[in-house]
Amino acid sequence: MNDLILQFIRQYSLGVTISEGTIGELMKHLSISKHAKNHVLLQENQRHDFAYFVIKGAARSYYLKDGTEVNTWFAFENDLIGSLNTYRDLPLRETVELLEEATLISINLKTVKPLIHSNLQISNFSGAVIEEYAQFLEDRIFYTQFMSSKERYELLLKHEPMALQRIPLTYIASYLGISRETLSRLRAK
Amino acid sequence: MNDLILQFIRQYSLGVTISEGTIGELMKHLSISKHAKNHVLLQENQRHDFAYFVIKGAARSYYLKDGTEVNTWFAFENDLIGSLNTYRDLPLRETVELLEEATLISINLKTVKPLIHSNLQISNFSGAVIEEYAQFLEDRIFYTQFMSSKERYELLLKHEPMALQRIPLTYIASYLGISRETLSRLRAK
DNA sequence: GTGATTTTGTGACATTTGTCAAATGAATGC
DNA sequence: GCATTCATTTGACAAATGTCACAAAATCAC
Repeated sequence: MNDLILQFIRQYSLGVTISEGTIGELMKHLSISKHAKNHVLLQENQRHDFAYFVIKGAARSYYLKDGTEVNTWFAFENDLIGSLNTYRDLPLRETVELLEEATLISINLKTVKPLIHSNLQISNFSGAVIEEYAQFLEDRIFYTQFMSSKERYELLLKHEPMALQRIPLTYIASYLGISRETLSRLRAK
Repeated sequence: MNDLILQFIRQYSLGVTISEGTIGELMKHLSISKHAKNHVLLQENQRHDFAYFVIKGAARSYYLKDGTEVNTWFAFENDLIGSLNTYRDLPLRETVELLEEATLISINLKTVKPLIHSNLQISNFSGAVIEEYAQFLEDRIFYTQFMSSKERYELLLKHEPMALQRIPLTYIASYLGISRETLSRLRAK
């Protein structure tokens, strides 16, 4: 159990020095939890204290646009689940829901945040996580503006083949920004 | 001149404590420069040492997709110009070009970066800047996935009316992800 | 296994948007 | 001021995508 937490910290502390003492300090704010399929982890328009790291399972994030869901991302093993708005203690724009039974590490941002401002190592660690997140967002924008929906589908196929096994095509179509039917026709080729 | 630099630091250090000493430290890595219209500030596929803060002027960023330019953002007064890739010392994906004669504060990321890892205040400051940038990216994704091109045009009209005075419609159309002609027809209504 | 429910695929048609070409309007140089 | 260049608008048509309806396939409950 502690092994999993250590693995998480190491994954996100690339290039940042974190002493044993700081790891012990961080661990006080992390814990492991299990949730059922379809569990709503984060709810639109609400404030939350936690971010999550996926040990096992899958999740999706979606907004509601005129009553229909628009999927914004999917998370699998070793991905972070969270929102900048949680980090900033603001209500969320999106809902995050588990697509499978999941084991997660939960991170209490509310109690961790004061440490960021007082502990250099944790400040650097936090900076590295946000940097990683910004890279994720930048890539996403790049793909969206740069590629056709067909190209984006093929990229998803290549980068995250398991996504297509584990996620209904309806969600993937909305993630790609096209209708279910158009995705179906793209796949037929 | 130092006033401008101080103004920049204050704008980006909201919620972060920065002592006089640290400001002095930071200032060693900032300077003010003037550039002519059409000057290429950052060049695709190259590494750069600097990020910029716009005192006066306008700039655009674009990728090349199959020979045609796809505009990704525009910067005006009090905006930051930079790339995560510069921060990470990687070659850029995009080209940044000045649309008007401009006065900029340049920030030497190469020499500032070591300070981030050793000075808590600068680490927090840097974290705040990246956090701001992540928010900018998240908003952009939200708008792109959530709104039609027409809605995005109206949002731009509302949020940055000056953009439409200062930027050719061809660039704006490509930024919105539609053809010049379609934008022209949207505007006709 | 069987029926019910959900998910995915296909056809027909309407709508939107892109593309190409030409016309109009605005800005610039001499 | 006039010609040249660049930016924007408009029209005609083609291509892509969405929508609606329904069929086929897969999944789930019992």
